[in-house]
Amino acid sequence: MKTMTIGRLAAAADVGVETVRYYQRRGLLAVPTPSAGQVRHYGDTALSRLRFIRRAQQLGFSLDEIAELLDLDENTDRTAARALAKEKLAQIDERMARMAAMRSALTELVSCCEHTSTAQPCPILHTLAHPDEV
Amino acid sequence: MKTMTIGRLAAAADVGVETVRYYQRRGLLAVPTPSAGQVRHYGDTALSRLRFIRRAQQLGFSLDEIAELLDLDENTDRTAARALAKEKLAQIDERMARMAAMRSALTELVSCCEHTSTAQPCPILHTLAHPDEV
DNA sequence: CTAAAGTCTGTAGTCAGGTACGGAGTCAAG
DNA sequence: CTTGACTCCGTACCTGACTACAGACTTTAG
Repeated sequence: MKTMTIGRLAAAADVGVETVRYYQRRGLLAVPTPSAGQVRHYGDTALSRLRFIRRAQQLGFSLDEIAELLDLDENTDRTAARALAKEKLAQIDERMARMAAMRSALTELVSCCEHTSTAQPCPILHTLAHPDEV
Repeated sequence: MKTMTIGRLAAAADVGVETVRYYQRRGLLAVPTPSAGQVRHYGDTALSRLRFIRRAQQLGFSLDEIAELLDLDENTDRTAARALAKEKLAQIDERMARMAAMRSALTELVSCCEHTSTAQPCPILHTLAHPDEV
């Protein structure tokens, strides 16, 4: 089996060395015992695990949640994995709804600002200062 | 003019006392000089300012951006305010797009997990572990 | 063989937006 | 006049995901 030092492992997974160590401290990645000397060597399992972590992050999972996912077994824990995914989906929907609300309020203010006379005070600043009048 | 101590000001704006002090440290809110004794008193201006801050936060502005907004004049700085609002709008759109991407990837995985035989490994965990095969 | 690059360990700092706390002073009600 | 609530001030702590750095050691390229 090809093994690599932490630097090559980090480069292969496109993360920093310090990030790998951080994941080890968080318990997401095992710290191998050095076979000879002081320098530790990592195999493909470590690389897969790192990549798993990055992909799960891209899907919006936190490192704590990823730790849970990593504890699951592909063959026996379908229900648990699906539950976590659905929970995350619900979170995403909630956040998107909040952002959509911001977006529409802001859009309204901008278009109002664009279509009113410059003689009046700026609707954006004015509404922030005195929202009750709207 | 009705004045209030920091506790009442905070309660009126529905924030914590420590939050008010924090905004003062950030330079978002003036620290009045106590007229007599040690205790500082705040007027309606401070309350308006606090409310402005909270509303701008709800629109997605950071405290640094809010500091900029607070420096603008309703009557003369329309263009600047509109520019900030548009920038924020662009940021929101970007974040929403990223969340939408997460959402669709997750939805896909969940529905895949729901519609495949339980004899196979969980698609969610499997894809996270070996994405190339998809 | 030497110098540069990489690794190890441990600790500390970063960002944002607060929150908590300790000790001293002050203010108002009973 | 005392007691309890409030204020002041400074500093430290919190979350999450890193990032930086110091100092000692090891490995590798030339």
